[in-house]
Amino acid sequence: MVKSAGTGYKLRKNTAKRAASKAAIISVAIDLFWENGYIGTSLRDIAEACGFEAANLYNYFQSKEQLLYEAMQEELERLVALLEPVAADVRSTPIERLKKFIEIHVEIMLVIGRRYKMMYDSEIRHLSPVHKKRIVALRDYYSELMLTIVEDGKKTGDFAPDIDAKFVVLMIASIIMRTVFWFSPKGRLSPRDIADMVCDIILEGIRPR
Amino acid sequence: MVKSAGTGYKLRKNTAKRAASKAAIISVAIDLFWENGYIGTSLRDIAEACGFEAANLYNYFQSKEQLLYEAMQEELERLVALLEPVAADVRSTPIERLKKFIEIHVEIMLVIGRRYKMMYDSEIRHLSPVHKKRIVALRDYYSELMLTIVEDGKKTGDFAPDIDAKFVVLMIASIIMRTVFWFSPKGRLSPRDIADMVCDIILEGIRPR
Amino acid sequence: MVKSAGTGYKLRKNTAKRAASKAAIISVAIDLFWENGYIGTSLRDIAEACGFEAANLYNYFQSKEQLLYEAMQEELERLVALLEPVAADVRSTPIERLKKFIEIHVEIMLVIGRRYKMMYDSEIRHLSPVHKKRIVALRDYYSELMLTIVEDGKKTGDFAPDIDAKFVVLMIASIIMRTVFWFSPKGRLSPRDIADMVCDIILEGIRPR
Amino acid sequence: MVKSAGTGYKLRKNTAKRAASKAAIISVAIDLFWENGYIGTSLRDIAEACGFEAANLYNYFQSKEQLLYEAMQEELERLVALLEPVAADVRSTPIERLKKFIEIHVEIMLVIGRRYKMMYDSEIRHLSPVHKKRIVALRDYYSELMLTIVEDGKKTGDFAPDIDAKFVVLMIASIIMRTVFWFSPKGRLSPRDIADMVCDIILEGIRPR
DNA sequence: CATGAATGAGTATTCATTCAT
DNA sequence: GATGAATGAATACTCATTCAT
Repeated sequence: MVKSAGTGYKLRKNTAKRAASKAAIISVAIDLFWENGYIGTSLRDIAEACGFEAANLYNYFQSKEQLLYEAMQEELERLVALLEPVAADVRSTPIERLKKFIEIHVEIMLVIGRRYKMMYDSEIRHLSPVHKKRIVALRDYYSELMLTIVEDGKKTGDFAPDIDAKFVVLMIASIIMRTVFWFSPKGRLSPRDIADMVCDIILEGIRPR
Repeated sequence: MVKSAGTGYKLRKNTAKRAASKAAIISVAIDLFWENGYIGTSLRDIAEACGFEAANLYNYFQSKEQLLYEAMQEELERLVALLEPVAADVRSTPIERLKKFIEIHVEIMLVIGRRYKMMYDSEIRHLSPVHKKRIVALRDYYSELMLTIVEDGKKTGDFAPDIDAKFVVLMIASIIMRTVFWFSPKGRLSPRDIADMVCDIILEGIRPR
Repeated sequence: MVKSAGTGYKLRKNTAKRAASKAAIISVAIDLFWENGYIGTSLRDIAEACGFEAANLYNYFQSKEQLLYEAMQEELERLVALLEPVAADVRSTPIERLKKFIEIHVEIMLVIGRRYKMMYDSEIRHLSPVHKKRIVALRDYYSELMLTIVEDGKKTGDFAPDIDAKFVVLMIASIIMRTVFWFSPKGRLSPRDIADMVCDIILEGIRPR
Repeated sequence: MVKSAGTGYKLRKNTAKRAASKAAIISVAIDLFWENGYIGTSLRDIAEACGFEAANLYNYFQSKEQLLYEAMQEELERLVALLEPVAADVRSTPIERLKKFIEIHVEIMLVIGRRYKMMYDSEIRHLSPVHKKRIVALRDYYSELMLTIVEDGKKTGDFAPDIDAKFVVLMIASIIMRTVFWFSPKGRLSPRDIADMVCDIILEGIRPR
């Protein structure tokens, strides 16, 4: 029985099939965590939704916490992967890039998955210190992506030179993250409407005067 | 033979002493709910922090849910009581009123209590339908207070006539509510700084162009 | 967020082994319910008598009530299965059949198991409405079996035509059911003696005059 | 503070008022014990039905068990007091006396109070050894009263000389005690009808042949 | 006589986890 | 890969009882 040095857990072959199974479980888990929270979701709930017994989860994840971690990790990485090119796109103006950035994030938040909410503050406490560090790092990286844009904008003169870039990023992220709480697909506003309004008001609010 | 949970309890007289005890318990509970969430906080935790045994809590509250409800109720009422006069102050301009409103709310959020977070979305699901209704009503009332100001501003021409007042309210509330997650008393920004920056950016963002 | 009690559980396959385990638990439970009553018997008591921990009971039964129900169900069905052919045996006279019926029931009551007591009135209140209905139906069926015999006897002239058959059934059942409270295996009277005396007196009491 | 030697409990003056209060509590308790059983009835239930707080019960009874005991004691004494003269009435024939005895008991059982049920087997286990002894003694005395009649009847030739008098007493008592489970005041049979049928069948069943 | 506060032991039930199969 | 059985710790809640007021 081969054990990986650091953790004491069995190493598994990472076949494609196995990866697919894990992804399916993670997807189910995210939905349930979103709806009922980490503590409010039992492994039995997850297993039942997957169509097997709870014990079987341990064939894929070492613990519930590990499942949470991998779920967060995956989602955040996907988010960051989408936003990274926008932040790095030096051929567009900061205004265009910030618009795009907001658009994509709102879109992800409200359409592709309403699942990111938990990624952030509420459930992070349930992670082990090591995992917590990694997720916070990813989250910070997300902020830095947006920060890049805002600071670029200050340099180019698109945004007022005296604005607090970090705070602006927090503001925008706050607005976007909370959309999941009140957004309704059947409501008056589409994700696009929301993104547009955020851009309108914020870009106007931070442009040079 | 199932007894309906939490209903079979005598109501006790509301003496001053009793009210003080209840308030003390609620205060402790809010802190713990804030830190560990509703489910993450056991009645034993609360009781221990109060210096007595868990069973004694039932001399004051019919159930854990009732405790959550009363805590939310009390805090939200206090918040609304502070903001109501600002919204109603017709002698000041909407700009002044919105500034004041934001200032007070940020202040409450970050100084007086960092406790309002839970009032909002995350823990509401644990309330009984009846209690949920009441808390949501209070929360909506808070939004309406801010909405009054924004709409007044549109009439007076202080704010752009084409802005979506409801959305602006959501934006501002989102920003304020999330401050509790990242604010640090020892940090670079004071609550006042935060309030000022929010006002600057938002008021600039929504003024007539 | 209240989860409906005892419903969210997977049904397990009914292997022979599993059935045996359940039967063993039920047997233990019946003994304890008999001795201390349903409420007076804790799941810990039952588990301890089974040699495992209380939590494990939930691998077999969704709730304590379900355990009570299955216990009652099983025992009553066994009883009815034994009495059914007697009631239906048209080749014997009603007198012979009633004698046989009483004999068998007394025998079951006092020898095979003293466990039927609880089946009847005292613990039925602890069943859920649905389960209660089913158990009462089974119990009523038992009464109907005896009723058949008594009414047959009125037709054949073995029993007085003016007797109240339903009441006679209640009388006989009452006598039999209460034997468990006073019967002692070491006592003066054997189950057979008891059955004989009941038959003597009742058959004499209801014969045509 | 005067303590009674044996028990360590305060002696109370037995004013008329106090006795009335105790009787009222006992009456309430009997009803609740009847409906929900001894364990199923909490002191809070009793206190609430009495209109005061649970703690106050301890001004009248040393414990819940004491309350159960006094309730049983009182009811059984009342029953016995009514039946004693019938058993002792040497001027009537045993047949008349047994009829009367059955009539009175059925009447008490079904009209005056349906409360005697608990006196018997089901709740006796909750008594302390000392109290249990006393209640069983009273209950046995009841049986002896009926026994007297039946044995008198054997001597006078009213009843068959070879019947088992003790068993007959048990039979009759069993029938009467179980009436409370199925009797309905609105039903087809009145208490008087029931008493008459029992007498008819049993007296016929035990008369000399 | 009455009560509110307090408690310790107890209740059914849930849950993450382990392990042999 | 999957599962049923088992567990130990935890949870909200109940209850009889005590005691100071």
